[in-house]
Amino acid sequence: MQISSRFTVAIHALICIEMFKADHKVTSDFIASSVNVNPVVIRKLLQQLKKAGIVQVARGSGGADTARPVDQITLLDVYKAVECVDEGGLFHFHENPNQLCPVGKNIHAALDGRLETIQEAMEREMSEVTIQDILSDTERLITS
Amino acid sequence: MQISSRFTVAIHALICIEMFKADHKVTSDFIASSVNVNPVVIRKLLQQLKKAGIVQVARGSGGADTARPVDQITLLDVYKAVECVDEGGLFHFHENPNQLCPVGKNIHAALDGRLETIQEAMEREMSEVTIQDILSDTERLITS
DNA sequence: TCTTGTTGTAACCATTGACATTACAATAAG
DNA sequence: CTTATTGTAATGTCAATGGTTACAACAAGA
Repeated sequence: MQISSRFTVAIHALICIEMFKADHKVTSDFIASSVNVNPVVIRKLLQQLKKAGIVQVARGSGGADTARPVDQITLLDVYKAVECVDEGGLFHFHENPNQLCPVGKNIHAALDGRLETIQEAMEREMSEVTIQDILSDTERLITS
Repeated sequence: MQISSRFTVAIHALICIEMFKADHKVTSDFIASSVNVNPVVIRKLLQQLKKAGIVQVARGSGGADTARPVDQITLLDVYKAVECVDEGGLFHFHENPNQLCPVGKNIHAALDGRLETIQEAMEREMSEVTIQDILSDTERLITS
């Protein structure tokens, strides 16, 4: 099982916004054409990013922009915005282990802390990369 | 999107094997009753663990056992055995960014290294926990 | 040899989530 | 009022998960 491509699409969208907002109005159609998906997919994505306070979207007149400087938007922010990590987290625990079995009764408690540590390691790494970092890398690649 | 419960079920199964193999023959039915799933699910899982060299399964006579000491089986071993992480890894990149757009053309290269680093952080953490660790924790919980 | 318990596996089915697509009302600005 | 755009509902397709039944292959004891 993989983390949804919404994550990389969202990053792509943010890079597009930063890269082109000085020149064009960056609409869902514009982003969709760079990512190569249906514009509605981008609109739904922008709604999620908006709810998380990452972007602003201009209804009617059109166009999206970042809601704060991109060196203050981490990959973790984006990840949490687009993955529905409401609860449960990265790992999916089987629901109903047999409580009459000593292992079934205790496996959850024995494993939870470990899984959390693993997830935290991933999230820590995500929180150390900002959209600005990706933007700089992309600019470097474009001009080389 | 979450990592399949096959992962935690596999760990549960291994703990069951270690905990009970001295007393009972640990069959797929036995494990299934502790995990509370269909025995066929366990059998398929054991096949994956067997292919990865983690367990041995006795056809005919019945019963599963670990193929090597559990302090030499890490969570990463189990993860790789049950998740079909053949390729692509943890993240799912959108396939066809627009090559005519400078961002679409370079986003892949700009992002790949970062995503890899994140995945490696997760896998490193997984490789530092063994089934023996979980087993010890479980035993401690049972006797307390 | 026959019986019994078990594994290995194929064949389904239901459910879920991702992603695509169409359609259209709501909106903002010229 | 017109036009471009967003917000969102409705629908469809596809793949993966997880469940279940069924049964042949197999090993070992009676």
